[in-house]
Amino acid sequence: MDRFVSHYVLRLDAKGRVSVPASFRAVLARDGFDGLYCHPALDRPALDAGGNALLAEIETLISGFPPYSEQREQFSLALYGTSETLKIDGEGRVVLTDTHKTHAGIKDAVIFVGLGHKFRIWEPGRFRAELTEATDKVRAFNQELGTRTAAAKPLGARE
Amino acid sequence: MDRFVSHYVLRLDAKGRVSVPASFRAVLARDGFDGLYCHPALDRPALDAGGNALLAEIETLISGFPPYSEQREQFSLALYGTSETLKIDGEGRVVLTDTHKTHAGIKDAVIFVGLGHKFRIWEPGRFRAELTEATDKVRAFNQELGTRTAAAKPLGARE
DNA sequence: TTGACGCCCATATCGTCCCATGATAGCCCA
DNA sequence: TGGGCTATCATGGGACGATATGGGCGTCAA
Repeated sequence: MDRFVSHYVLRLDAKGRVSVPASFRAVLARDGFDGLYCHPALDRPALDAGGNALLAEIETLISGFPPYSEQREQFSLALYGTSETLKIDGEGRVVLTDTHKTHAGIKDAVIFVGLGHKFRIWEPGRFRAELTEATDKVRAFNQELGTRTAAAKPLGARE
Repeated sequence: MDRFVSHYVLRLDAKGRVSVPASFRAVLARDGFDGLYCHPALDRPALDAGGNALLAEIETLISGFPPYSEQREQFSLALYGTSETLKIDGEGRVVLTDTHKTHAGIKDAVIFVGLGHKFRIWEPGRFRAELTEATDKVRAFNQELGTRTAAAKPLGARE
């Protein structure tokens, strides 16, 4: 398996450490990234994390702007400047920074959610709220889609 | 890791010395640059710093202008003329020049912000303002992008 | 001579590594 | 098929080392 899938609830210990799910660690190892690249999600109280695949995505986005352009500066700042490369200890744990924990509202537990090439880290309560909202939207979208194009391919089909 | 990522708050001591974050020093060492190349950012109250990768970027920028052109002269002056190569002492510290500190409004603390191939040095208060602004703009840009392309991709599709 | 700078050493805190324990799930064997 | 065993994983805590930071001293130059 070379993608982050499924979700896991893990707890922080007294030192603020939290285990990265073993299956996610396996994906990172295959990806060849030593550590865990992590930055606040742009428009939600969560953290995006991953390895080289995530880093490459960010780099592609940024390199699409010319050097010294205003947009490049701002994307670099917002993405690189707020990101961290966390070390994974011998037991597969990381320590989130205070800034990141504050951004996501994380206290003593987190939920890791696989998103394919990267994964997201949430405070469990906030994730449930987000999931409810997303499910509603998908349902509404699906119904709308079904009404308009009944014969089209179903949701969840990938190109 | 061969990029400058994350950000660190460091304090200047009574002698005006400030530690370069260990992870940044590691990148500089890998880059093969002895010391720290540093110049005022073109249009911000901050300092750009780095090693050979930064020098190469500057060289590329300047060589893009015709020899003896007005723009080339001006960029050479603004970038080369105001830059310093700072020595890094045995403990990994540098001393910023007064000119540079004035430009960035630095007094007794700085923030080192990784931007990939280089990093930026800010007075902490100014950095927070800049980061807020950049994050807002990137978020707006992202939403605009999402709105425009929403019809092209089904929900759940991955980029 | 005096101030700036480079070099050396001291120290406290934080991070990292190492070892131990408990729980769980999968496997093997009867 | 059921029960026990073992490997994997999450979790806890202590020890050591790296890092950030502070200060002293000699040297060089104005």
